[in-house]
Amino acid sequence: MTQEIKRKLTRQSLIDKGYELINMYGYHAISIDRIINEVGLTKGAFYYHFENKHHFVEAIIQERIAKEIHSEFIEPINKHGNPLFIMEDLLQDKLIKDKSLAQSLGSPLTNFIVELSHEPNDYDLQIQLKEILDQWKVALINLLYRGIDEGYLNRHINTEPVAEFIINSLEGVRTLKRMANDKTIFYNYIEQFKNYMDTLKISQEDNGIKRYQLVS
Amino acid sequence: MTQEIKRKLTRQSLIDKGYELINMYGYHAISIDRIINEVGLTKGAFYYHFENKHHFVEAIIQERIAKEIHSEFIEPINKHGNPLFIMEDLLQDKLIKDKSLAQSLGSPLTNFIVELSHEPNDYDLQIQLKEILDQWKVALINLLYRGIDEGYLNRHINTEPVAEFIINSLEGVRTLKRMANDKTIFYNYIEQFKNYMDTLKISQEDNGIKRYQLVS
DNA sequence: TAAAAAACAAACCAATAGGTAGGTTTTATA
DNA sequence: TATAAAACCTACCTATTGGTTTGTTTTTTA
Repeated sequence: MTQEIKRKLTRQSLIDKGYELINMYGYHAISIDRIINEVGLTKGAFYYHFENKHHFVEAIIQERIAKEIHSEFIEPINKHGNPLFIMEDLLQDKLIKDKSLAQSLGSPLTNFIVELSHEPNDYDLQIQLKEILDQWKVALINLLYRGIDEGYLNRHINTEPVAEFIINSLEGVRTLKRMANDKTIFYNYIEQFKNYMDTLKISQEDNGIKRYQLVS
Repeated sequence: MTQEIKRKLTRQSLIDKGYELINMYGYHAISIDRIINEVGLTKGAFYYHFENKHHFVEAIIQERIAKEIHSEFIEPINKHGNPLFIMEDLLQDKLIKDKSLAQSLGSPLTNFIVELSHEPNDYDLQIQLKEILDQWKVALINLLYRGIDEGYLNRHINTEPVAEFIINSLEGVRTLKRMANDKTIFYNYIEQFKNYMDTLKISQEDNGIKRYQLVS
């Protein structure tokens, strides 16, 4: 096996196992010994690839968390169409259809934020986690603007607060899902999420087709 | 000083400092040595009051987290009136007016859930944290039912999903606030929260006073 | 094919972790 | 006021922590 491939393979196996364990049990709860044992490597290998534990988790954030948010929550909404349906489909996919084990582990993004965002030690990690959040927010804002342009959404909505509210509620429900075994909380969430999203729809006074009028 | 008071005082100082540090840095990141040093006690005192670290954090959950949720988010909504205004006032109090340091530390409840709810080791802690969440949810459901009875809210709303949605979004925004220094995210949240709560208002067809009719 | 660099393994290290044992001081009881 | 119990301190223990050093194997290069 060529050198470059071998290096990338071992490095990736460490990152994958580290991500899995740290997301499940937490950064301070997982030792390097634990990780290398489960992967079948030694300290020598680990510290050849990573300077220290801090740089290790930094790599996990960049190479797994950031990419997961992109592939799971940013790319799927980078398209045209009714934002209400696009978001609803996304939630159905990620919260209902997905049968993966990860469902009961909450949101990796929130998990890492809670454990790794206390200054001044983790200031750089905090910056990177915030950057991921910001990219997600921008993607949502763009989705909303397209929705306005294409006539699906009310043109008077404040896109940034709306985008933030979507992220807040979604990260919240994924985190609190850890307390419940059943998926009822996800179904309930989607139900209310749709109620909220309906407040963004284009109003009847705006679309110029139908008009409502108060009658006695 | 009487024996009983002395005991309770020491015990409380340990719990208070433990709560402060663990909420800030995390359960596994804070050692017992760190806690006893900051309160000026020794191992002997600590292990006289608590069997081990696990029972210690269990006491913190019961005697600080549970009580804080009660006094800050349950008791304030245990009253009559328009749920929309009651909730809005509460959020203003806790998110905007409150100048305490705790603002940048996220939600203690979520912090403890993320760090202490992975089975099978912490199963009992998970139960207790879920119990706190359930009590909060029940209080919200009761608030909503009163709102229906008193004519403020639509009688067709699903109270449990609504209560869950409120908790989800609130815990979410408090957690993600850790990434931002300014309070804009709180202002934006309250703005959108009100939009959502408006969907719960009594509909015009129900109140029997005003009626809207489609006209050409 | 030999040297050099890369990719690991093995053994080790100081510091810290949670926890224990036994003694000392403080308070309550008789 | 003597005794007992409660409240706390000191010193210590073992296991584990993140990290280092040195040696060995593998791959590349000249």
